[in-house]
Order: sequence, then structure tokens, then C-alpha cells
Amino acid sequence: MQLRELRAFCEVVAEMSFTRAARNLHYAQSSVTAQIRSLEDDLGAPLFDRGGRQIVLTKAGLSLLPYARQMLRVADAAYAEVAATAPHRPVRRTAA
Amino acid sequence: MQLRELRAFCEVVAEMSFTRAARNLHYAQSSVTAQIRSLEDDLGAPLFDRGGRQIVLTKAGLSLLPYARQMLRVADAAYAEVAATAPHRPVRRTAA
DNA sequence: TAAAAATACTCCATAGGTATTTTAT
DNA sequence: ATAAAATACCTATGGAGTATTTTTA
Repeated sequence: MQLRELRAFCEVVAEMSFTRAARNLHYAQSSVTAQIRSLEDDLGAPLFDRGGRQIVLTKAGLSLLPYARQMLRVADAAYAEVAATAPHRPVRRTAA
Repeated sequence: MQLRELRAFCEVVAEMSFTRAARNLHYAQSSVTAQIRSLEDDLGAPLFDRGGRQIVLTKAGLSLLPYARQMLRVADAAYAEVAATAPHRPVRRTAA
């Protein structure tokens, strides 16, 4: 499970479309397909039922959704918090 | 930011040692170094002050810690939840 | 049919490993 | 002197892309 994949998953759910999600996230459609597949492999369960034209969330997908959203929210909060504690300087070591 | 890196970060904090964290996670020491560096680059702040023999958490590292732990907890919960909805699939033990 | 997802490749970035060097105790 | 992290280097995996095929409303 990767945050990258969870972002794609949430966007696919928001759009109910791999193609539109890819456009919104600036990915190729096939890359979103690959990310969702990777997530499904990792979880051991399909997240969407695919028809040629429409997709629908599976039970596993529906159950994953709130956790995915929470992880992304916490990730955003972490970025903000660290940015607040270290407002400057990507310097890694003390100057030598 | 990746869950993989956050796991390494939390283990390094638990051990206060890159070397022991690497052993516990079945990584090479240099791989843990690389993961922490990647996380530091991504966040734009150092997470540890390194001495040749001892490391200490920076402010940024300290502020990241609770968020990192929460993300890993939620990831574990997500695996468990999806496993519960799809009981016929192999279960994965730990986050990401 | 046509729109949308899957597939088949290609390329390159990066994750992880081994071996060695540097650093601070 | 020694333990621990950094660095250099190498390899393999996989992430992202383009182009094409398959599927089904």
C-alpha cells in the first residue's frame, strides 16, 4: 500500500472514472490502471468492478475508502506540521 | 512521503539506531539511510542529527513522529478491514 | 458503434544490495 | 580502536509513458 496509490484510488472514486482521474492527477490512464491494480494485488481484493464503460466500488473498495481518506489527511497534516517547525532551509548537515 | 519510509523512520526512532532498525526491518543499513534521506528531502527538513555513533531526533523529526505512527496504524487498520470484507484472500500482516 | 479500461511494449528512475570510507567516541 | 552512519557503485524492479486492443453500454 502506498500513499500515491491511495491518492489515485480516492480520485477514481471521486470521478468514478479511471480516465478522468488520470487527467486530474496528470497521469496516463494506463498508469492509474496500474496503480489501482497494484493496490488490489497488495490488498488481495478487487476495489472496483469494471465494465467496459462504467466502474462500481466493490465492498472491499467501499471499506477501504474512509481509511484511504484518513491516511491522506494525516499525510497532509504531517507536511504542514513539519513545514511549521522547519520553515526554512533544506540544509541537511551543519555547515562544515 | 511513503509509508515504507515512515515505517523505517519509526523503527529508527524506536531503536535510535539506523543499523539496528535495518536489522529489524530486514534492510541493509545503507537502505535505511537512503529511506530517511528521501523522507528528509521530501519534507525539506532533517529528521535526525547524526553523530558518528549516536543520533538524536530534530524538532522536525519529533513533530513528524505522531503523524507517522498514526498513518501506520491506519494502514494496518485498512488491511484488517479489507481482509474482513474479503475473507477468502491471503491476509497481509503489516502496513504497506 | 464509441467511450472507457486493459494490455503490450519501452524507457528510465529508484529501491535495495555490497563494499568501502568517514566520523566521532 | 571501534562502532555506526555516509558514500560509491551496481543491479533489478517497477513506475510512467505511448500505442493498441478489448469490452460493453
